Amino acid sequence: MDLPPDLHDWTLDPATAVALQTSLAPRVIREDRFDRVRHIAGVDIGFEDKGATTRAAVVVMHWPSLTVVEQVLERSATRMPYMPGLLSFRELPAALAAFERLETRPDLLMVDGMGIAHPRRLGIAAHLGLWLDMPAIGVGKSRLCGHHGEVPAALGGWTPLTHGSETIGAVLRTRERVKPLYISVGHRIALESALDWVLRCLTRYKLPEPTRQADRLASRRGAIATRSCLP
DNA sequence: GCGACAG
DNA sequence: ATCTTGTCGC
Repeated sequence: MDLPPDLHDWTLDPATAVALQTSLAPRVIREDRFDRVRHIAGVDIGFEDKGATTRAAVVVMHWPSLTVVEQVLERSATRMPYMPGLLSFRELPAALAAFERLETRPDLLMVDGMGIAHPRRLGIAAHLGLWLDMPAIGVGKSRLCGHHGEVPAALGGWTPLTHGSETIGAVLRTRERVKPLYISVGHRIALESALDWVLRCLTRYKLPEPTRQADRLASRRGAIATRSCLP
């Protein structure tokens, strides 16, 4: 992507960040453009020390066995405060550093947070997918914007998430009697396909395996920067 | 002006 | 997100 290569030093002011999102959003591809999936990566970012340290976890899983192939945990100093709508600027630096250490090239990304279900259509999943130029799906646990009706109680049931007259995502029931997930296009994939992949990666938990594993790694207390490959 | 507000 | 113990329930 043709943007400043010094993203790691970005400490943008809100107005600049918003302008950047507005210019990048149109580049997000919302349709399928990949045919073969061998590896799916889950991405999750957490914090420690009251947010002073950011920890990005990337777990690559083999498809369809859903076994862990590689995982990276990146810890770095946090550079931006949390501001609704500007989350990617706070979490991307650590995530990109994690990807630089990743040996496997995933075919699909499942990122915690929103894809285009964002005020300016550029949530962290879309931003990351765009930057890495990889198919990505936004898997959020709560709503950032938009509205929706009741979500079907049956596993797999879903209802559209709309913002004005536009469908920006779907609220999916990934487990009965449990709060639904907010799924949205991240990059290079259609909403319907995104929903299919999330459902295909479901086991017995609310979160699809890639995201669940990344979540587990990112929040594992006491963990230090690590990189490991499993056979 | 009054809420809402990913992680 | 994170700070935190036990506890109710399948």
